[in-house]
Amino acid sequence: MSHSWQEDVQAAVRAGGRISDRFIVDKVRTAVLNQRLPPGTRLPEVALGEIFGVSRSVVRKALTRLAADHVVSQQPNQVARVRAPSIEETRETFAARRLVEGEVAALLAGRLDAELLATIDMLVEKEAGAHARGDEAARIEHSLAIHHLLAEHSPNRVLGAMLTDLVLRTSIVIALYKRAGLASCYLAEDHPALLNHLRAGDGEAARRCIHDHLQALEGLLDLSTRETRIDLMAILGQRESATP
Amino acid sequence: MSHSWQEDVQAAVRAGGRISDRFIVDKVRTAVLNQRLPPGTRLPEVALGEIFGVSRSVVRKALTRLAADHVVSQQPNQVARVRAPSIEETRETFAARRLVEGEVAALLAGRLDAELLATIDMLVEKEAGAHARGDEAARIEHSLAIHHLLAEHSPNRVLGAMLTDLVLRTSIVIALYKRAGLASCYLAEDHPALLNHLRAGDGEAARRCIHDHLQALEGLLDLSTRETRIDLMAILGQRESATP
DNA sequence: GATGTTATTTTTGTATACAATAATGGTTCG
DNA sequence: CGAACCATTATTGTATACAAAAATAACATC
Repeated sequence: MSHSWQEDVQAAVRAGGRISDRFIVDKVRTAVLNQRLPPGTRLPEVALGEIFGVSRSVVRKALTRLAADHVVSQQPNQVARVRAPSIEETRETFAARRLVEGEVAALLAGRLDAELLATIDMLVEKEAGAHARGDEAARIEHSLAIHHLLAEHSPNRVLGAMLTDLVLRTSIVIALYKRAGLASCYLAEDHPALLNHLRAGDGEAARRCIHDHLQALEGLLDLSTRETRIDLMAILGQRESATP
Repeated sequence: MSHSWQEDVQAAVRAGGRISDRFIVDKVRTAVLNQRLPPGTRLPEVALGEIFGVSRSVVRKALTRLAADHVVSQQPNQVARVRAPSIEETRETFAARRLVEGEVAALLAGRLDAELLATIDMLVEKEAGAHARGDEAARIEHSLAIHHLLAEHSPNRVLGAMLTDLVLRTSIVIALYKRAGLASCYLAEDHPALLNHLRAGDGEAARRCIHDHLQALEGLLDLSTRETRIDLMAILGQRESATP
């Protein structure tokens, strides 16, 4: 297993930046998002502490926060692990995000100032550009930035905070359950259309747009056979029939 | 300042129950709900540790959890305090709960098994009885139990967890902003009506019922003059004009 | 060879010690 | 009398030590 992320971190530590729990949370979160830390990965406190050059106290705080963000699972007397959301939870997370982000978009329609509108416009273009040149990492970053902006500027900040959480969780499961052959989860027309509705001030259209966008995104995932694949029966059957 | 809740806790400790962070979280949460710990109350780690007979480590974990539940506020290098949600946040919390609980109720309609339906029925009756005999504490407990049951049995568990959080937060602000003269926030017809819609399987009616119920509940609060009351200008002006 | 048991190691839970920071109070100077 | 400054205290941040629990490995037994 390559441990490139560990090298990254150690380089950052050597560079002199003060390490705090927030730093660790960020690093682990992005590593999970990029699937450099696959689900189930053990995250022992001492190991993380040595990597980041801090003691267990701050690692523990970071892990607690990551657990609150649903990125890792923490059970008493057991090592923390990268969470592996089930397909059921994935569907439920998408449904929750449809509800919340739809409402946020509806509230936001017609209320955006020109500056924010321009920023989103820029991000939409950047996303399209990144997709055009095949830079999937950049495309995801820009797409995330768009939805993050919506969450941050939600007139209802309680809903905004919930949306921030849901965007992260859906991003993780998208990385997890992306259909094998699929190069990208880019839906070309959705973000520009949303922007138009927001600009025009049509809240219900914006809500519908978000709803359909997320529905389409969920449709791009492979949520059919995961449970069967993990099912022991299938593995047992395979062992007897295949492997010459 | 009376410290009756401290005595309660110390009695529980002497009784022999093992103290853990969960215990502290529960105690502080209910104390905040009952307004025995008013907003802004300082919660120093050592003091809590001595009260519960544990060290700062476990107190810290409890405080972190309470902060994640939006019960206390934790800022770096500063003592944790009981949170005082603003009227703006109160409105936003209610709006969020209307959205989420409405959806949960709609999802739940027609899907409840007979046992759960009977339990809710019993709670509705108990709530009415408690109100009739003027036992407000019991009435709140039963009312909370109803909404808690909805959250726990939400077909979408992600939404269910969000609802649990929102029910707690609205309960806190209800205690905080309850109109002075008001003895109770009981709306006699709402819970029975909801139960009927759930039993009949009419999701949209259940959603509307929840929506109106929460709207009415918010209407019972005094969300008008808080900010003006705390406003220094008013106090300054009063000092010059009044006080003979 | 499989299985159940015990020893060892790993890992977390808790308490405590020290350092760093914020809050407090007193003192001096204008 | 008030304001700025400094010393003191209170409180949190971090590291470490030891205890408890879980995971792992070794081993004996059948």
